[in-house]
Amino acid sequence: MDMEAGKRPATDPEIYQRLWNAIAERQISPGTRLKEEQLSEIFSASRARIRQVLQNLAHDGLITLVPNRGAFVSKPSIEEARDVFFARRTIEERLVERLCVTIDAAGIGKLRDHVEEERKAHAHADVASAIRLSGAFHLMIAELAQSQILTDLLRDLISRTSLIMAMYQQKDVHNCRPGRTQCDRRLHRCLDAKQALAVMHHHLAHIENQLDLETDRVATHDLEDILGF
Amino acid sequence: MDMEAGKRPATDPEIYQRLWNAIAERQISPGTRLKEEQLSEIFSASRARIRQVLQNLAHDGLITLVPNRGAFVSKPSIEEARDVFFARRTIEERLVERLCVTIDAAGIGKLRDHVEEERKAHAHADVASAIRLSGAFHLMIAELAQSQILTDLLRDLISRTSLIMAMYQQKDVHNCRPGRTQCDRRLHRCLDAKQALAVMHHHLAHIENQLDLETDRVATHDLEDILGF
DNA sequence: AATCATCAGATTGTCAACAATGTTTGTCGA
DNA sequence: TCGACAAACATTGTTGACAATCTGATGATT
Repeated sequence: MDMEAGKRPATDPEIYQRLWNAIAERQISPGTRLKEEQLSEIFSASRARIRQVLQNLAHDGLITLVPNRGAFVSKPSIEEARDVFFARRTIEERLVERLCVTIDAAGIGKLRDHVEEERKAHAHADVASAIRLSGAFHLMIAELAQSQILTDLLRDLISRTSLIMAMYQQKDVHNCRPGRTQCDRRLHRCLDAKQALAVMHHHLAHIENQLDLETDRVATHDLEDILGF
Repeated sequence: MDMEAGKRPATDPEIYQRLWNAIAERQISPGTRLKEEQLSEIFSASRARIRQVLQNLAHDGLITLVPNRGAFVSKPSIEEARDVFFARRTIEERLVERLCVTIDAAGIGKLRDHVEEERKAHAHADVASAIRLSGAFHLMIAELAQSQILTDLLRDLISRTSLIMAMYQQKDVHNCRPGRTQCDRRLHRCLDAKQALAVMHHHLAHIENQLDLETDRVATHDLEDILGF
């Protein structure tokens, strides 16, 4: 099969999403270099479009652009990691606070369904799904809290968190592994503002405390395998 | 003078900053269309680079990119406006909270100097400077609070605030006009966390309440005059 | 053997021409 | 006069080629 270059055009948002997922779900290790031409071939897109997508990813902090050198999956430092969690606490606590006041039955239903889905992923040891769903849960809270801006900001922070965990995680496979404890508690007590807030605070602090601030594991895999169609 | 096209190359960050300032300082009205070729001539840069800069500005929410139509200075809706203030309260209250704990003499000195500068601008009725300095003050708080991420986020939010005020402002020329009251109080009581937090909350709420949620004034001026060298 | 200059290869940065799309203007017919 | 259609124009989107830059290797020199 030598005609692999002309598989499908692949739109810009697709490319972005694909890379975003691959990084956030830790299929690409921090530090990995992303060559424009390489991606250009994988997605059958011109370098210019790849370049634009990389620009966006860089703005989200997922990759780092070094002038004349290229794009690398970001390797957040300890300080940056702590900063990400600080920002997440800031944003998510406020969101939970607001959500507790405004949430309705439909919203609670959605959260419940999601927790159920997450539980299933854990049961099947579906790590990739579990990671994605865990982030999605936090994001859902943001969306239900009706702040487009904070939702967007949080989306980036969650993906960065994923990166951070890829670098500094000690043992847990998943930032919400005790899903039925943390997530459920947060959910069930969602009608009492103060408690929900405290739970969210504790939840994020818990994740942060699990981190191992030492190793710099680097393991580059073949991008074609990960991103290819 | 027909050789106006070859004035100077103008680097990417310069272009970005120039446009950012022009929009944030309200020299360009919301809704104004920014044509690539037009900017390309003004800055003596190729369209490709202009395009990249526009991409970044769009990511910051300062301009809106409509596919196949071009870039327009954003016209935030009432809902978006409220959301911006919600996000600012979220971020800035937390920053002030932290700053109160960590600030040192040098930091206080910086803030004091800045307030003084701001006072001068007001005294000279230097509106452009006043707007810029007011934003810079809030930003300085963020920087002193040592959170790179929240600082970056706040920078965008402040510029968007400027846009919002350009659209919905009733009377005041400036979001911190009673500079010697609000800003100073916030500064002087900076050693007591609870109070400073309350002051910041009140300050932002005050700005938000000054808005006029009705008119959609559109006044497009000549970009060449505003941006030209 | 170690250090530094130089050169080839690879990769990113820039550009200008071309294609696709959207907008306006002008024309025709009712 | 008004509306619909069509052509001309203006603007954005895309591409491939070329220039600038960095990396790593080679080899000369001390």
